[in-house]
Amino acid sequence: MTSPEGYDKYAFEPFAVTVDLAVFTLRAGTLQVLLVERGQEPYAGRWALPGGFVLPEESAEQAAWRELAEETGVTDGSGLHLEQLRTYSEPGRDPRMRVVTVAFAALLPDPPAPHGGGDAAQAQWLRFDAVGPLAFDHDRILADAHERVGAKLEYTCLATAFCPPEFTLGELQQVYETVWGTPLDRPNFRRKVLATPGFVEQVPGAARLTGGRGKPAALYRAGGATALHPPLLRPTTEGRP
Amino acid sequence: MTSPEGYDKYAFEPFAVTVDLAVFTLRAGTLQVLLVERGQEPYAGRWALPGGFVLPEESAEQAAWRELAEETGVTDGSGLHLEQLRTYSEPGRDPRMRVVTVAFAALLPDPPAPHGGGDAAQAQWLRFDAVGPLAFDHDRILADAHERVGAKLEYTCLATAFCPPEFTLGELQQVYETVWGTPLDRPNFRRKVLATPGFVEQVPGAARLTGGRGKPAALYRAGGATALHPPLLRPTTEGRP
DNA sequence: TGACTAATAGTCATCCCGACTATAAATGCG
DNA sequence: CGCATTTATAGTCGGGATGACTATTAGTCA
Repeated sequence: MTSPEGYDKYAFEPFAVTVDLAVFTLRAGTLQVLLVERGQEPYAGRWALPGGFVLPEESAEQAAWRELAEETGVTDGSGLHLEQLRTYSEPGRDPRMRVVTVAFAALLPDPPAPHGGGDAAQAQWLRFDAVGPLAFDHDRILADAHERVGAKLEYTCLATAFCPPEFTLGELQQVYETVWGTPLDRPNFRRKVLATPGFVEQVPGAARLTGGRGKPAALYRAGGATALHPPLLRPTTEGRP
Repeated sequence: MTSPEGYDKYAFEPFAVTVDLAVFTLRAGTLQVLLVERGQEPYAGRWALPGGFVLPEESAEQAAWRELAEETGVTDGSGLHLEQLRTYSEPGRDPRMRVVTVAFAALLPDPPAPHGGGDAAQAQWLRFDAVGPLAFDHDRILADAHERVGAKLEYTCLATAFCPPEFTLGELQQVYETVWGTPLDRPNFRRKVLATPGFVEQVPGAARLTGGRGKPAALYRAGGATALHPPLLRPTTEGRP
C-alpha cells in the first residue's frame, strides 16, 4: 500500500499510540512490578501496567521516560535502564478504540521512590509472582518483559541496573537468582563475574558489614562493560525454548 | 497521562502507523536486501525499505505479512521467518506527517520469487554492503535489522531460514559467513552443528553432487530445535559492544 | 566461648572450542 | 589414464570455561 503519489489521507486509519511500561525492581529478595489499579471500565478494578499516550512532539522513548518519572518519582535517569520491548497492535486489544502500544521494560535499583503521585492513580509495587490477571493484554506484555530481562542477564551486564551504586557480589547474585528463579553456586558465580573484565570493579576502601551475620563482603560498582562474553547462561533446563 | 476518566479525545494525537520490512536473502554468496525506489518527494530517487500502512482491521504483524507477500510474491509463509524488530517514532522521521513505524526483519531462502508486482514500485534485491543512503531513517532500521539477524544466528537455529528445504552443511556455513562477514573453520562448524540436537537432521538417502567440484556433501534439513545451547558465537573481536 | 552464617579461596574433572592434520570422493586437465 | 585440485568428512590436541565440591576466613549471635 505504498502510495506512489504521496500520502493519501484516506489511505490510512489514524491510531492512538501509547507506551506501556513493565518496571521491575528487587525488594526484600523478591521481584516486584510497578502496577496501577484501574478506576473505570474497561477492566475496572484490575491492575494494569503504567503508561499513557505519546504526545505530539514526543518519541515513544521520550514518552516512556516521562511516564517512568511520573509514576516513580525518579528524576535522574542515570543508572536506570529503560529499553523498548516490542509493539502490540492487535485490533481488539483495547475495546474502546484502536490503540497501538509500544511496550518498554525498565529496571530500578531497590529503594526506588515509593511511587510519587502524578495525575494518575497511585502506582504500587506488587510481587511479580503474585500478579493476577491484568487489564488488556498486559499479562502478555509483562511475561514478554520478564523473559527479555531474564535473557539479557545472560549476555549483558544488565544485572547491575537492579543494584544500588555500590553492592556486594552476593547482592548481584541475588539479582540473577531472583529474576531467573534458580539458585546459583556462589563461588562459581563469583569467579565468573570477576573474570569478566569491566563487569564490576572493586571499591577501594570499605567492606560493608552486611548488616547482619557472616563475613563482611567487599563492595563493588558497575564497570564499563555492557556485554558479557562469554555469556553467563542460566542453569540449562535442557533445551529451553 | 493515564486519564482516570476514560479516553479524552483531545488527550492524544492520532498517528499514522506503518510497517517497514528489512527482507534479507542470500544470493550468489552475498547478503541482499529487498528495496524499492522512491518515485517522489521526499527522498525521490532514493531507495527505501518496502512497507506501508497498517490497515484498520490489521495488526502490525498481519500488515507485515501482507506487505511481504505483495513485494516478494511469496504465498506460503511456511519456512519463512518474519519477526518484529522495534518501533521507530521520532517526531521528525517523516517530514510530511507524524508516522510511527513498526519495523520487521524477514529472511528468505535463496531463490525467492523475483519480486512480484503489486501496486508499489517494483522491489529489487540489492547487495547489503552496497546500499547507499536510504530514505527516511531506513539506514538505521536496516542496520538494526542486520545486527539483530547476526546476533540471532548466535543463539538460535535461525540460519536454516536462509536455506532451501534441503541443504548441505557447507551452505549452512555460508549463511553464517555471509551474514557475519567472517570465515569459519569448516570442521569446527560441522562439529558444532551436528553436536546440537535438533539443529539439523540428515536426509536419509541422497548425497548431492554439489553441481561441481569436490566430494559430494550430505543433505540435511532443519530440525525441530529453535534455540542453540550453548550458542555459536562469532569469532570474538574482543568485547563486541 | 562456641555454633552459625556468609564471603572468599582453591581444587578437580569435564566439556567445549579453536587450531590443525589427515583421509575420502568427486572433477577436470594434461 | 593419472594427477592436481577441490570439497567433505574424520580425528587429534591443548587450553579455557564451567559445574561440583572442599576449605578457610571473618564476622554475628546466643
